[in-house]
Amino acid sequence: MDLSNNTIERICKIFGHLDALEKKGVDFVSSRELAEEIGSTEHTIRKDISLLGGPGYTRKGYEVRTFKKELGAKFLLTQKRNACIVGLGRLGTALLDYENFQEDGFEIVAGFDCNVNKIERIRTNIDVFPVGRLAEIVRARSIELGIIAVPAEAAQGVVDQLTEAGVKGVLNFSPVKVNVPANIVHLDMDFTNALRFIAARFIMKKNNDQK
Amino acid sequence: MDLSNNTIERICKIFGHLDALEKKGVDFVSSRELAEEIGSTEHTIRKDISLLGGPGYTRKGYEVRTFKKELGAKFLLTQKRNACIVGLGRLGTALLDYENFQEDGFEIVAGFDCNVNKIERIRTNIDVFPVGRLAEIVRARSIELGIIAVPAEAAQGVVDQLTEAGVKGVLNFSPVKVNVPANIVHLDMDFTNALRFIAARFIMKKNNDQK
DNA sequence: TATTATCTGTGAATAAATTCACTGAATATT
DNA sequence: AATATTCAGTGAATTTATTCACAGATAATA
Repeated sequence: MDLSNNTIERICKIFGHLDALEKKGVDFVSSRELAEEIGSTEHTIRKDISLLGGPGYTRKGYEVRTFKKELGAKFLLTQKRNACIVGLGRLGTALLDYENFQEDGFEIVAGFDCNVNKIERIRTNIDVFPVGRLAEIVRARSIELGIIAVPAEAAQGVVDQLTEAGVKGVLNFSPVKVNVPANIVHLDMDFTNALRFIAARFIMKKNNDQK
Repeated sequence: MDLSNNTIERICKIFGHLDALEKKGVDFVSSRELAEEIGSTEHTIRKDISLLGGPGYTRKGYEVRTFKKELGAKFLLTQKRNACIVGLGRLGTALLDYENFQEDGFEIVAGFDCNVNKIERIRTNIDVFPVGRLAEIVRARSIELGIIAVPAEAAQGVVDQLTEAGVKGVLNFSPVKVNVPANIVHLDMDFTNALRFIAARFIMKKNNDQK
């Protein structure tokens, strides 16, 4: 099985939506409804699902609970995963307390910062440590995911430490490109770039509309 | 000119990298170097640039300053744009003070929250208002971009108010899909989904490696 | 000054992603 | 019970995106 990134991304969105539907008590959902909800087409959704051997029912669609369970099992999305946050500035501390992670199966089990004074001041239920203890804690607490919220100039060093310590994935909030070993999955969330994308997109749109 | 989202995204990354190079005092950059930096291939980069009529020099590459200027002009990326943040919880207040926006041409000129008491407590240099004054302030301050950091259940309402008030783009940090009119550009930044993507990606990778 | 190396620009080729079109099946309707 | 409708599943067609391959050009080198 060799799914493209696009497909994986859609599957993740579908999973999230199934979760919401389950909580609402909805039993079935069609490819058309899913498509609309995640911003795609019914054809694409059905193709994606067919790659996984999804169990759809004629004239009803997919059974929300079993489908979600199946996706969860296939990608181990239901298994709880430990994550840590490195860099406890404004963004880092906000992420520490981001409630959604918890309820979606990701548990922040540690925070790190290089500033020892800051560590003592932080008020949160999550354990915080000096960055010097990163490798030790990552191993001790089976941390699989590293979330990077340090300033640009420190990002690469943190990534190196995290991957060295054995995390499997990195979510990078710092506004620089980081190098990770090929076997580590990483994703950049660059806010500035997101705003630029939006701005560029609507400039293009305006240009096209004028024609 | 009709650029794909992929191309626009790469162009934005290139713009950011050109900015960094300019600050470092680098004069020329090749498609290969750009590709490496933004995680793409030199062919793709050259194709992207050729769509814009980029001015490359044999054996030297692209002249950093003029290329950046040209991209900026084409997408109005150098023009300062006003943005606002709606929802001043942990994430929202962190974004209020996110220094990178400022230096990259996006200015946060207002923050909004529905909790009046909270508004009075927030310590920041940026003006904060009750959400009831959103439309008024968006118009008065020529706000083009709305950044959404409210809880899931409030997101759609905020989007409606923002688009009604005339913003051109929306950056959505809330973990739900929002509906925007077709002429408005929007981008979702769902943290949970990002972590899921990473997790799913490395599960797939492991499966493939085992085979 | 001749030669070599390196880089852009772009049409063509390839690969990948999406959409179409139709089959089969189950529910709903008359 | 017959018919119409709606939905999944999937190979084929189409569209889109990426990669290749090479011509053209300029700088560096000998």
